[in-house]
Amino acid sequence: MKIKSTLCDCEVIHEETVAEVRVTMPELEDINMLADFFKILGDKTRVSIMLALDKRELCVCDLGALLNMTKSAISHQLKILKKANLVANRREGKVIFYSLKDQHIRDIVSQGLEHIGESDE
Amino acid sequence: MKIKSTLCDCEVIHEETVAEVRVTMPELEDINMLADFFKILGDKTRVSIMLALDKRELCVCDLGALLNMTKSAISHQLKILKKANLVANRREGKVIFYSLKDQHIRDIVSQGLEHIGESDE
DNA sequence: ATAATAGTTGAATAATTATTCAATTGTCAA
DNA sequence: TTGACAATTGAATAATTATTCAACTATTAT
Repeated sequence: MKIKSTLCDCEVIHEETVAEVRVTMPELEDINMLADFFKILGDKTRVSIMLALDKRELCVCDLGALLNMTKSAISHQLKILKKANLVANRREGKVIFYSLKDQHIRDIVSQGLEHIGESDE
Repeated sequence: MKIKSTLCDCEVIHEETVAEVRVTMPELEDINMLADFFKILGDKTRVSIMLALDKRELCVCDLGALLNMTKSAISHQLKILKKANLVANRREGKVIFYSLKDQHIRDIVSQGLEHIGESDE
């Protein structure tokens, strides 16, 4: 008896292959986390912030000047990055400095840069 | 004389730092490509497809069964992945098999998985 | 030819989201 | 305590986009 998928409007062609791949797939929750993680880097403002903070810690105002955006826009994105645990901040008087929290990110971002560098050719 | 950013509603606080970081930033076009690249992985359907194809080449129908989605939905996302040069396909009769195009992606995705694995704790 | 199945496509819908704007908070100096 | 400035916030707007639906193409077998 063929396994029939609820939504896919076809009989499963390569049952065994599908079954084999299925067991290797990460948990659904992990897949969602993975997608959410990439989604955060999938915005030019946020990835710019990450690239900038990769060099130095910067305050909101500096980031605004660097990216030519309002403090508000930057702040909104920083909040998202903070919630995702990608940046940390510290206050020094009126100024709040942001920095990268996870060294891991550097590698992922630079690998991403390598990738687009390759597909440039 | 202070550099005044057009949009950032403040004097630039740490001029020199901003200037230093600015020269290390990638080209704007590259940043956009980088963001677009991550954006593609930043969707649970697409990243699932990538994870699945990382194991084996699969046809549209198989992917639909695996992810419990319609062929149409899968096909739309495959088109995006193909346009981004992340997957290749070959026809065999009525069936079209998709596979990962770039080995590079494996590393990036698995590093992403490591990352979310760490922040789980 | 015709039917059946795999896959694609375009338009429509619904949901998500980045930026703007105005108002507010927090800190420091006068 | 008042003014100035860094930063945050919430609501509104505008743009993007994932999925659905229906119609279509391509290939094979009868």
